[in-house]
Amino acid sequence: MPELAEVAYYARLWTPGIGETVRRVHAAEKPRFFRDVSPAAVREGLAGRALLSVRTHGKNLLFGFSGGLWMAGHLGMTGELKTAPPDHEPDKHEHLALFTPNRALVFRDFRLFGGVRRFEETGDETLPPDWWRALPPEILSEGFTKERVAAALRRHAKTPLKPLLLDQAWFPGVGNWMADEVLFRLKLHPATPAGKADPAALRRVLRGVCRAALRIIGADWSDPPKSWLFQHRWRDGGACPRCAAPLKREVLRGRTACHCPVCQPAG
DNA sequence: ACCCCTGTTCGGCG
DNA sequence: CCGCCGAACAGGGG
Repeated sequence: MPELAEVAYYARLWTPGIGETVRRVHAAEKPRFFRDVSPAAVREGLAGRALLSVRTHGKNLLFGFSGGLWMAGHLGMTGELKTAPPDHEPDKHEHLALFTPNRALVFRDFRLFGGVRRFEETGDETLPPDWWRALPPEILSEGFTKERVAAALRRHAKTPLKPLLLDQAWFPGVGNWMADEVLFRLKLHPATPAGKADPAALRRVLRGVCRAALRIIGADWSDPPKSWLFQHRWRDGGACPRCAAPLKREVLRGRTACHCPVCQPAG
């Protein structure tokens, strides 16, 4: 599920644990979940530390612990964060759980496309690791300028807009449904060459979709209005919320793309 | 049984 | 070397 707003929503679910000390850690022996990190190191590293911060950047998560220890994660396709009572028994898909006196902070992912990606001690509780600070500007940040959008469109002028919007190096946090929503609002076909898009308009619509998604989905997972393509794009037989034409669903670069053939004509 | 999938990475190819 | 693309990853749900 998780794109920008869903990741923000899940991150918020762990914030009640901020300030609480981890007394016990469940870290399953799942090499796919703990890729370049050993579950033993996570178990030993987190025990006795307090969770100090929860951050997101696009679809990335970063948890800060006392003593300047940082753990980064990604939710992949099916990852989720949740909290549970302190006596919680992790199920077989809950590969990581941090137990504080008050609750269990649980990271579940049945498909294992997500997991813990980095685990490192910098010794500085206030400053995230260098690699985190070097991530590209987020869409709602000051650094996400019209010039930057223009550079992306110029650099990949012949690439279809849809797959370009999914490029996390340029558009952190944009996933499949957000990309479809942006193109719908711009009235551009998903296969439109990126070079034909207007950078200012793209930036404005991207920021609008991100802001609204964070406000609506990121807050409490409520549904966006019916006027969004979001409400209609998931299944076959949906109708355009603007003109009622049957929506078209097709596969572009291996990903489902949904658009209105009337509002977003090809060519 | 079969097909689908809101993400990322990797290898092959031009 | 770069960009593009499909396949692979893994497993639950329709």
